[in-house]
This record gives sequence, structure tokens and C-alpha cells, in this order.
Amino acid sequence: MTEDVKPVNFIRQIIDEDLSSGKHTEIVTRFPPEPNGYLHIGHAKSIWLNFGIKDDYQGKCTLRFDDTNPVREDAEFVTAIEEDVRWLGYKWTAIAHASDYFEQFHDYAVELIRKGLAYVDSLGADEIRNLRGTLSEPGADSPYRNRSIEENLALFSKMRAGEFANGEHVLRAKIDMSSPNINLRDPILYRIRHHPHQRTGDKWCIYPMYDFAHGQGDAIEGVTHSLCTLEFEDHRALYEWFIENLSVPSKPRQIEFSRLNLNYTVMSKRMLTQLVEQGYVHGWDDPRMPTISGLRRRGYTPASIRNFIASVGITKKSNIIEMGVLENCIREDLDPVAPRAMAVLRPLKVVIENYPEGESEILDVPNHPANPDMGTRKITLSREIYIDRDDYMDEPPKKFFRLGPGREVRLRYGFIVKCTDVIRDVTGQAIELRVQFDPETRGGNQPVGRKIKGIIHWVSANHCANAEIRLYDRLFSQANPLADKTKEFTDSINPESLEVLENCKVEMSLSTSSSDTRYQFERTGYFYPDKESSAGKLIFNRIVTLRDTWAKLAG
RNA sequence: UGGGGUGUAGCCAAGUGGCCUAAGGCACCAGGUUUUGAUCCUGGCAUCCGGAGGUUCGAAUCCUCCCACCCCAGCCA
Repeated sequence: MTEDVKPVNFIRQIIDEDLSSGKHTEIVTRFPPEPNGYLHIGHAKSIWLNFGIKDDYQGKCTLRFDDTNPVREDAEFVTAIEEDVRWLGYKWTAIAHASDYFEQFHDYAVELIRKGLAYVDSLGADEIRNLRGTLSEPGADSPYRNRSIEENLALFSKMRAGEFANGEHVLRAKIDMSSPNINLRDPILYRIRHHPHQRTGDKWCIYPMYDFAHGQGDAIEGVTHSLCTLEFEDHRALYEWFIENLSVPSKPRQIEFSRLNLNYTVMSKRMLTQLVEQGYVHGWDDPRMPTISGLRRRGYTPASIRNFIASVGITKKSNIIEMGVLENCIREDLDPVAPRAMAVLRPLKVVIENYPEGESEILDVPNHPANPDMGTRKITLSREIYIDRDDYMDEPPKKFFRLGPGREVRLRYGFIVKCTDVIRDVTGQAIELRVQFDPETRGGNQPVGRKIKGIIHWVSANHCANAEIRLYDRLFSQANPLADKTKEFTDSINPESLEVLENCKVEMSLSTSSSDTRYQFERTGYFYPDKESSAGKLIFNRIVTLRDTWAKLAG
């Protein structure tokens, strides 16, 4: 699963065959997002596939914006998409836009009209739909289907000139209204949209449909393998029909693969947009979102995402991948390189009664348990410390190796302490622990016969920094938020997907840390400074927890 | 019930007629190491490949029929 293993999948097999048969000598792919939203991890699959092929076969890959529908698209999204692709670690051979080819597409449309293969239809949207037939019944010809070539040419020209209102006419291919494939029932090629385009401005008022733009765009760019998702399988016949009937410069081949789905989240751009616009999350880059920008802000690395895609593979089978696979990838990426630190999320004060008041000691501790090259850092230990509330229980169950009344535990890198007293508030809740330390056990020294299994993290009360820590959990409480068709997917949003802890205590070294370091807070998880974090106010996002056998045992 | 697809373990996924009494990863279970209940290490985890027939000396891989699931009736992509 490392990145130096070349991926094997059915698409690469096809490419290998095309190369060995001499059908192609250079491989050209493209990644074609529509700039109407942010990229999500499902797009990362397509990016990994297309750019990965380009890299491994020394081919070409264009980042091409599929901007054929000006009413939904926005320049804000194109900038964000470029940034996301770059961040994932890929370089495009060229950047292009379907709109770059509008003039050429228009000429192709005229070519079709001249060949008697396209006509201007003056039916309304409802009428067109009614004549299209159904899944099991054939459609019927439009009364305008047999207009003369001259009339079609004249009408289409007027459409372009802006002489008609939206919806008044449309250009259609003349194929077969009784085809069992609905895409072949005289599909619409051009529609009138009096709407400025984010790139071409007011130049056009007719815009090509996806089907009329995509394949021809591929052909113009010399794309050899046009990789798209399963829902376009039915469109392939139309894709090929255009390629066969138009004087395009090359003949690309469309190959479909299945989209990526993850459980406990949604992957449709429409739904992600809804989450953002209706305020269920705090923007496209909310760390709970499966967007590239959300994962980035959360602390995921580009390599972890690439490895994740590589590990799930490319097939034609519909799938829902378990979130645990993604989590495993980021842990795997971070464990060998993340510096360790101690951070107390829910502080509980502990006074070491036999530790001299006003004194302290400096401990030189390793930044990584298995990699001495990562060096050491100094932390201070003194009479008053904080430990995590989770590491103390009034009535510990068996197998709980941490603190409880009368119990012993080791302070990480420090000595063994024994809980001798518990101070409580009026409700009876423990608010402070009194402990005694054993000087014999300093520095990891374990006297014979003393077997202390529990080790807990801590920070010195007078030698720590305050921090806000944001704990993220799955966005939905249902594995498949779309399974129950009687409910809105937003009904299964996890109300505890974000927990903000404002009063965390972290070791001093974190207050001067780089904003681009991902840490492992020992025993709790991997954390990454949020973009809102500053020296005056530390904020960390939890990327993922550590594997937690105890949590599993405790239920 | 038209057309297009897919079915190998809880989730992914190799496998392209004999070396398959079916790789690998995640998850899970059992041990070991460990100053993170982390990491790491060891072992376990499909007599079976959606089902039923058939072809063959031999099938997850070929044929037939059946079943299940996904996609398609936007002037969206």
C-alpha cells in the first residue's frame, strides 16, 4: 500500500494493451470538474487516477473545467479547485476550459445540421419531455424534426445572435426517438441561456450541453482515455455517436469506474452545498466535511489521501468504504513522523503533596519514541500538575489501569504517584487529587516487584499554555445517511460531530510551535493547529484519535 | 416490466480455465514487546467465489437459466 507500488486496475490494463498493440504511443487523460462547488475526496479518486496515469506513463493530463452551464458556475470555485489539485500533489500539463472551445463546438453543431443530423426544435420543455417516452415506452418525433437544413441553419444562427428568449428553441441531435437508450432520443445539444458566463462574459447566449461538449473537448485535446464515473455508462453511446459523426481530430475512448463513497458522510455536491448554505457546518472547509479543503484544515496530509485512494482501488463495483480505512491511512502516515507532546484536554488538578513547594525539575524527553533523530525537548515537572479527567475514576472497574482512590500510576517520563486524597465540590465531583510520589521511581526506574501498568500524561500547572481544542467526530450518526428514503439526510446529522474544549492545558513547547506541524498528543490522538490559531490563542483540531483498546473494552 | 451495469469474507480488493485446499489492506480475535491501553511483532479469520444446472481430466475463471442490487425518462454534470 505504499506509493512506490504501481497500482493495478482494469483501466491501466486497457492502457497497457493499447500501448503494446500500438494503438497509442502516448497516453492523455484529463480531470474535468465543473466549477460549481468544492472538490471532495470522491474527486480525489478521479484526480489520483488521471494524474497518476499521466505520471506513471509519462503522458499528459489536463485540468479542464467543464464550464458549460453559466448559471451554476463561479470563478471562486475554479481558484479553489486549482489549489486543491496542487495541494494533493499533482501538476497539470495544461489548464483548459470547455468554454475555450465554444466557437469550435458551435462549428460542430453547424456541421451536424449540414449533415442533416441536428435540428432546431421549438417545442417547450414540457412538450419535449412528454414526447421523450418513458423507460419502457418509445418516444415520438417532434413536429419540428424535419425542418430543412437551411431553416435549421437560419434558426440556429438567430439563436446565437440572441434573437430568442430562454427556452424558445433548442438544438437537438436527430438520432432515434425510439431508442431503448434514452440518451439517444434526440438529445438536446444547445440551449438558450441569457446569462453571463464566468469566463466568456456576454459573448454567448447559447451554451452546449455536457454531452455535446465533453467528448469533443476530449477529442480536441487528444485525450486517449476519458475516465468518468458509472452514471455516464449510458452516455457512452452518444459520446461515440458524436465522435463518429463529427470531423474531430482524434477518437478518445470513454471508460467508466465507480465513484468513491464513505460511510457516515455524504459525497454529493448538492448535499454538501446544502450543508454549507443551511449552516449545518461552518463552510466548505469545515474539518467535518469530506471536502479536500475540509480534510486539509482538519490536518489530513496529501499522502494519506493518495494512499487511501490507492488502497481502495479502481473498479466498476458500487461501494461504501468504511471511514476506518481513511483513518488508518492518516495514522499510518503520521505515526512515524509526528512529534509527540503532552496535552490535557479536560484538566483535573493534582497536587503532589510530598513534592517541595516552589521547586521544579526539567525533564529532557524524546520527541518520538522510536526515532531518536527527532531529538528531545524540555518539559517541566512541579508540585502542581493537571491530568485528564478520563484518567481518574472514583470507582474504577477492573482492568482500569489509571488513577482512583488509593491507586498508583506513573506520570509519563516522571515518577509513580499514589492517590491519597480526593477533594470534591458540593455535588461530590472530584475537583482535585492529592498524591504522594515515590522518588525511587524517577526517570523510569522500576524497582523490582513494582509492576505499574498505568502511565498517564500530564502538564505542570505553572508551566503550561492554554489552548482550545476542537474534537471532531463523524458528521452523521447513520452509516448511510441516504438509506432511509422517508427522511431528509440532514435528519441524521450527528449532534456531537464537534465538541469544543476551551480550557485545555498543553505543554509550553506547543505555544511556540509551527502552524504546519501535526502532533501526536500522547495517548489522545493526532492534532493540527487550526488556521485560526495564533500565538495569543492556540487552537488545535483533532485529526483522528489514537487506536484505543481501552475505549473498546469499556464500551 | 426497456436499456446499461455489478455480484469473491463485516468493508474494500487481487484473481483473465490447472502453481486457488482463493493474494493483500481495513475491521475483528488471540498472544508477545512497550514509560503512549499507541506503535511494532506473531498467529487466527471464505473447503469457498450471488444461486442452480452444464461443458471440461480440471472452473471463481467458459456456457445456460435464475436471483439480488445500482444507474437512466434535466433545456444538470
